[in-house]
Amino acid sequence: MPELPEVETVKRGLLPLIGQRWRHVTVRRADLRRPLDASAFSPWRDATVCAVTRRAKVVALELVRADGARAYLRFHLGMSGRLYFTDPASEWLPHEHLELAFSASVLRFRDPRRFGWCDLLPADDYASWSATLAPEPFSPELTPEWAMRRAGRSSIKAVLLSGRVVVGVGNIYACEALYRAGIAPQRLAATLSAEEWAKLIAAVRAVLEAAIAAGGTSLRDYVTVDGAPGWFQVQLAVYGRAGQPCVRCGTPIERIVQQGRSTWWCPRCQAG
DNA sequence: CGCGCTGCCTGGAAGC
DNA sequence: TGCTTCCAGGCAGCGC
Repeated sequence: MPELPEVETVKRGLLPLIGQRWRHVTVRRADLRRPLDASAFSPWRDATVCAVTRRAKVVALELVRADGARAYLRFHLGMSGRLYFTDPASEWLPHEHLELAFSASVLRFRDPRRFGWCDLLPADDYASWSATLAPEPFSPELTPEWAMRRAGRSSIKAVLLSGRVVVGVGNIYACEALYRAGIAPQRLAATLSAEEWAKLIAAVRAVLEAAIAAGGTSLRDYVTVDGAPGWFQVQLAVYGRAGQPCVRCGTPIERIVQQGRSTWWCPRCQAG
């Protein structure tokens, strides 16, 4: 279930593609979360990968063509998507939907639940899409002032998940960040003070930083592009820990449902 | 427009 | 043990 740290880890694993040329795409299954349109790829054959980037939970290869035109090959891993290098001759595994051949590497996309997608966008369209999104967690644009302007009328948990204040925060890190900041998930976002927002923004950054440093969270099926598991799970303080004692105060962690999603929290440490 | 609910999809776990 | 049901997740689309 990739969130930002997992996608960031995948991004770093794809850096060896820089300098390689994209040669070929093989589609085994096109009905992903968004239908895969391989015909959009063909004008970009032999383009060179000049950068690997990430925006929110999307990882992208920046391609530059001989005529100078640029495009972005975007991947969204959904919740079960994986991207890894493989041998050119290796047999197709179940749920492998896509293969991209580069001059020195072969990349495959596997996604049992097919919540992920892949497309190729001209650089202008990529920039327009990126401009519609809220700031990245580590962006200096993410300030308490910005957050208070964008808070809206929902609970703070819903606002974190919605992406209207900051992108890339999914259910796991929303729960963990609220715990670390000592803020109750049911609080209306509009009632948070500048100080509380500052604390929450710092908490979001801290949990994401720790998760990236650990190579991403692994709940069940997340692995890096090299196939190594990312075991950050042991460090989660509240997520999935209903009934277990809070690591700080011993109060049993509670599970509630907000917007149809589970929230885990400590009613004592997050009394605010 | 903003907000919340629903459906997409599959495999693993829990319940009967 | 074998069947059914539920749940996880991001996000688009819909209705209020």
